Amino acid sequence: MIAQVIIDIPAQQTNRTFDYAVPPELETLVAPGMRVLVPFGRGKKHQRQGFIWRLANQSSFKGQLKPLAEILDLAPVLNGEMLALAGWLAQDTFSFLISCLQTMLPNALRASYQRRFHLLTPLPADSPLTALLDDPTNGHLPDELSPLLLRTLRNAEQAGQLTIAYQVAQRTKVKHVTVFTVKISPAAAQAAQSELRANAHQQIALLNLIQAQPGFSGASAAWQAQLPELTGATLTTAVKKGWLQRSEQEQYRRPNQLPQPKAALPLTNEQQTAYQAVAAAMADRRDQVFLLEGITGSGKTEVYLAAMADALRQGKTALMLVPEIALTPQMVQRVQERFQKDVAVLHSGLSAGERFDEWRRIERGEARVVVGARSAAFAPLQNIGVMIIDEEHESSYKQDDMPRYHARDVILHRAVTHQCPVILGSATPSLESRARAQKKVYQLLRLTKRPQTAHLPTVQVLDMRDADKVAGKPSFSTVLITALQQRLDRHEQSILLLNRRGYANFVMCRDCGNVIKCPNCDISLTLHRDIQALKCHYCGHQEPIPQACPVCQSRHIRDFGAGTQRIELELQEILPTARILRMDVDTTARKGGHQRLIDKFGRQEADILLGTQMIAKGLDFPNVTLVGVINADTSLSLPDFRASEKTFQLLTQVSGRAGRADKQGQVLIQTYNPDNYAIQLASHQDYEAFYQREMHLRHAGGYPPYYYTILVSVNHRQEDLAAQKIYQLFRQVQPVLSPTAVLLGPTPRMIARINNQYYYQFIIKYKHEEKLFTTLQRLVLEMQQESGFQLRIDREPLQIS
DNA sequence: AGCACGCCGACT
DNA sequence: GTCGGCGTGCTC
Repeated sequence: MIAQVIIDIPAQQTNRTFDYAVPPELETLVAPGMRVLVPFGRGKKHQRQGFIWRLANQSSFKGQLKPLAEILDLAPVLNGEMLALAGWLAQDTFSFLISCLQTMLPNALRASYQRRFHLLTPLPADSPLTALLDDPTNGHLPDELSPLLLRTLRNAEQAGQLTIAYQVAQRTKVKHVTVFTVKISPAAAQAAQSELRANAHQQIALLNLIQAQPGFSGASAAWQAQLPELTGATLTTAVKKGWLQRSEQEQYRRPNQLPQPKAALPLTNEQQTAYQAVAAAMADRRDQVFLLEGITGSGKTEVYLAAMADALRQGKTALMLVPEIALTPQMVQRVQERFQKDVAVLHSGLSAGERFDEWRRIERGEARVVVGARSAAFAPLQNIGVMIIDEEHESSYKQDDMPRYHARDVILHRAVTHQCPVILGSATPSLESRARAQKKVYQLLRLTKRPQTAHLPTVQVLDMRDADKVAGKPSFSTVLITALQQRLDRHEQSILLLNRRGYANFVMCRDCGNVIKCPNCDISLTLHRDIQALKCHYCGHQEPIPQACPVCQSRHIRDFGAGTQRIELELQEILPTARILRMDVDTTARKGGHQRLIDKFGRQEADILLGTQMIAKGLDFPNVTLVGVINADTSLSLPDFRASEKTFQLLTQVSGRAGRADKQGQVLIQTYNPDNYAIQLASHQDYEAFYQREMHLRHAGGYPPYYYTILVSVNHRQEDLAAQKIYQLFRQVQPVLSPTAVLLGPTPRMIARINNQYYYQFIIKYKHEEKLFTTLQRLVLEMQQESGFQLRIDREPLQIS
């Protein structure tokens, strides 16, 4: 028997299996999806980790096969569905199998680790493990497992006698807690007590406790629970006097504190209609995709919860993706309230060990509901009844390095396998998804009413070209400052959004708001200080930086943008009494920093929350009655055909943050483009009108969703070789395309040189191309032979740069 | 990544 | 003449 193994070879582009002989004693143990150690390369000592991809009877390899060294798993870590999914993903994203397999697994299974077992029941006296292990109770396993031991362990695991656990050697630090244990007898305590001064109250109380409970032991908090007046210093004294013993004890990972259970809310008519459509698809085992479109506060979450509850009732499981989960603790809490310990949460804030624990709970079927960020799309759930992607338009669902997958595509693919419905939910769906609903590929479900009595906020667009501005502070209109002052007087809170997207990257006229655009692409040009020029990311057009505005001849034309820090200082000068909380990458870099700031603002320890896009998402503060947008324009001028869509989404989202409770909310949007349709329609929260308008422009410009896009890029240390290669690739792709396809480029990439690597690229825009995919896959394979080059193929790149 | 193979300069 | 420089290529 031979095993085809996928091996992880760093820094090398290799996408094939290597055949290994399976030693006879392992033949009954191996299965596809297991991790193995194999000897690889001439280095006899070092073994590499790999995955068994397939088992076969013979090899086509001509040379002498090496044997598998060791198998690392008693049962496959990836089941048949996951292996097939990895194969599809590698093809679909033009990436390597090994990177797909690895992104599916929690880090703990990639890093170095140690195996231990935990006994679930006392071992029977005749257990063969007694003979095979030095001590069958301590959980310790030898570094190398003999096939006999492996087999015995697996039998014991299947008999429910023990479980095998992997402990991550690195990264997960074992937490310790200081424990104080009584060391002296009650009699000795009494003797010690008589020697103390009468006013040593704490020590006397402590000795009383020791006499009353001689076996007492615990952390200082436990002692203090018994003796509220006790301080840490007294415990230290007690240790010094020999009454207590101080020791470090391992602290187990904090079990998730579950919120109080909450019953389902009654559904509104709209919600009921939406839910029933999904439930019907689930009952019929149809892999139907639903686009649930509903403004903030319209109750999409209740529909999700109802659908997930339905899946559980049928003995199935449910998977829900949310963007960057740290940003939406409210969502996690609502799912946990409903489904309690059935929920596993997967997000980036977990340590490798915690993440692995959650993954194991899912794999074993202990957790039947999964909530997680992008990578949770690979959660090893079985028998999935429904999958949900909340805020489906979010760009964080696309991974930016290999494999460049989009979680939405993974979910849609799994839906076919599991024959289950998918709900894509958003207040501002991506144009791609909304267009598919138009074409009846997805079924559109709309929630148009806010169930609670909450009023929509009043939205006002402020024209910054002729607005009164605070002297010396051109970022603030007096209208906005007056509104902020009002909130300070009324002890209400405000949120200020500083739109940093596209910061300082484009050139705009301060007088008329004109942004320099590419003559060919209708996309704003990007400023490159290094070469003193404006460049188009899309077609490569280049022009010098103008001295005066080409529209109004004003000389106040320059790069645009402002940092949060500077804005904070300016605002503090204007409103000296305001307590301002700044939220940006600097203040949230530390783990949990984001949540700390949110909690602080929620406790009303600040009046104004000033931040970038991250404040727009999923936060709900009842006391916030004003939302101000300092500069709505910046994201509008991104060198990207999605600029309007991004701006619309951001403004709609942030506007929804005002006045969600009983108080009337106000939104003020400062802009140099007050007539722009994205800003106007966002101020009316009119997604459908925006969709119609934007689709029109996309159609005229030949952009997605009317075309699919693929970016092909090549890099090499030598510029001429990279350029040569991109033309060579270009010539190979061109002839297989139909006349409806459009090729842009080749051009050097915007930042043509990174790390002494030169990048060249071209873009393919297409509708239906039979041969394109196989051609590109062939190119990926062929490029493996050519060293020095790196080929990158990105489907539907988020930004074209 | 390792490690070997391979084809050009300063040394016993 | 050889020791060794690290560029290039392979690893079942």
